[in-house]
Amino acid sequence: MNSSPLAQIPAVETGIGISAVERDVGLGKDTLRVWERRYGFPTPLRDSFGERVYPAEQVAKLRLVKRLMDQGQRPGKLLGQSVAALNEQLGTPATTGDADATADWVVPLLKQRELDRLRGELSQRLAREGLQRFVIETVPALNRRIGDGWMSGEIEIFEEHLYTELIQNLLRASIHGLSSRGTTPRVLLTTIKDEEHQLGLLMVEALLAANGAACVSLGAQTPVGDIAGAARATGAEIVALSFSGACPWRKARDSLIELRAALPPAVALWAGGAGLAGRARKLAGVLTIEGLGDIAVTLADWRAGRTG
Amino acid sequence: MNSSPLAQIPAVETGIGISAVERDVGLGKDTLRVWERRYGFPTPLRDSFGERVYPAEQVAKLRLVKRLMDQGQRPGKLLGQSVAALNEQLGTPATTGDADATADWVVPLLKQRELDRLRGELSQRLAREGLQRFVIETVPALNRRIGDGWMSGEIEIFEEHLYTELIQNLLRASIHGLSSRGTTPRVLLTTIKDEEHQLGLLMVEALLAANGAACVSLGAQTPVGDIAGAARATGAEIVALSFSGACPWRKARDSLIELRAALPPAVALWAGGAGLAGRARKLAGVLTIEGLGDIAVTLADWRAGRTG
DNA sequence: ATAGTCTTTTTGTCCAAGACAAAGCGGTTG
DNA sequence: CAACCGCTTTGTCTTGGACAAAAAGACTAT
Repeated sequence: MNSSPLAQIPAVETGIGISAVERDVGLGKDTLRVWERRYGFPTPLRDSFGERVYPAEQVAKLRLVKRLMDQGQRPGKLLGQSVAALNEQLGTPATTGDADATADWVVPLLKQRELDRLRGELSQRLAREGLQRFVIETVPALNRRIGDGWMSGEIEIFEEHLYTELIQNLLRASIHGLSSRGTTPRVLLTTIKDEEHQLGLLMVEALLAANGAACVSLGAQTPVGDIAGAARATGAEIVALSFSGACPWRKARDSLIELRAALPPAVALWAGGAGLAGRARKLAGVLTIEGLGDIAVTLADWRAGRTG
Repeated sequence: MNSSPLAQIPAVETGIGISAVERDVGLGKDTLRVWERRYGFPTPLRDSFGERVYPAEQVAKLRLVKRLMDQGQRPGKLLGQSVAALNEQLGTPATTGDADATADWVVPLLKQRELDRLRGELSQRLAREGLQRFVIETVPALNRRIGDGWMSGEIEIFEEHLYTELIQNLLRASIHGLSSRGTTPRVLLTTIKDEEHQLGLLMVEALLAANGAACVSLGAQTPVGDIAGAARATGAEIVALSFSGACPWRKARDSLIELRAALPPAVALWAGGAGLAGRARKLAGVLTIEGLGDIAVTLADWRAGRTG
């Protein structure tokens, strides 16, 4: 196919087709075309047959937009802005940590499909740092590194899924290894509106388990109605919900209110995740958790209030 | 969303939308529409807004067609046939083994994402049966079971990928554990025209390694030009190619001829896989391998010819 | 002010018919 | 039998229009 070194160079230099953009960025063909019509971006070139050819810079901007949309923003507001402005919005919210550079090692292992070595390396760090530090520091750093890798185009969506599966397996095994007999309190864990927020849920579960709680996770996307029933069935003393950044606040709030009404007053309701960051501090009967680091403290507080 | 038990029942009973078909069957929306226009199949119903609604039976037939297409057949010939006729074409070629029922256990473990237990179960069987029997009997049975599961709609494409990754990791680890020092002959392994045929390649590598050969795998999709170079660089005595059922015979043949010309006469060229089954027995200088079971024998023959 | 309701905008996905290039098939010829 | 060449098949892209689901914004009442 590419035995002739000259044949494909122009195509590579000018850009990629609409299918490739769909695959690499994760925006549907229909969406890409309708954005072009409505918002005037992207503005792909055309090849000799009139088909769209997206230059690399436009693909990069599309990736930025997609990422901000995954955090709940809307395309109409984003597509008009400059790349610099978009980058700023993306840079501010996070810790902009320096620890991210330390996570560079995942990328080559993932790219070259050295999954066994990757798994080994992760296990080793987990053993060295302990579950709590691993979940609070290392995993978020890795997640950020993977996200950045996707942004720059060096990591494909499929590889991101692979990474997520790996981490999840590791955490599950680790949680499973902790003795859950006689531990207290019993915590029921779940999310309402999916996202691939499953990993976040698992991280919370790991922290709770590491601090001696007995967790029951329902997985993601549990209908609000079922949660109360499950809480009764498992005799949970705390119900904890996680909301991703993509979850619109109104829906989060409504779900929490509905669930609070359905739960017995004696059962505590905890809520956390990027979708609530800062906002709903004062919902009656709902305790908002600001970050992963707060989990251990909140649990200790609960115990103090319970026993005292 | 689905708190009202009545709201969604009609939609579930009549069928699924075009996006769901694309996701579940793996045929693009454009393709589905153009088939309808050209071949008169499928003939989806329309909902109140005029959007296509595919009944379950038509989805099942589409899955059949897709599977036969993956074996190299063309849609124009398939879409006119009855489901019975299609099933017959699909039923004949395989071993129609009874061992498949024994592989039923994978499905629940995969569906419930019990990947750790799945991995454990696979490792255990591998240890019990030995690498050779595991690759020749168990893995093909599992593959068939997974394929059937996809056919019946019980397994999603993503879950199939998950399974494949798992098996591949297991085989890689197993191959890695075999000492490769001083073994002979040196075999260069690869495929030309991708497919997800990577797993097949790995199975061959495992068998060769288990029989004392020193394998170097280039992975899938190596350009024909590079193979000869790699053979020289690694000092390989045998070059082995694998062709999936989807690879058209002409391309396989051309590649083999071209490669045979590029390789030194002293280097043997072996070819196998469903893409060659029965056909090209007498290409000059190319040894056709009929099945996984033949690999050990062929290797022994080579050693006999070499030493004697 | 905060919560609830209604209206308006935004946004993704679907539809239709047409077009063309790349790949494959089949018949013909050496 | 093998290689060539024209015809057919087939997937993907195009345009422009349309609408429903979801979210934002305006407004009112507590």
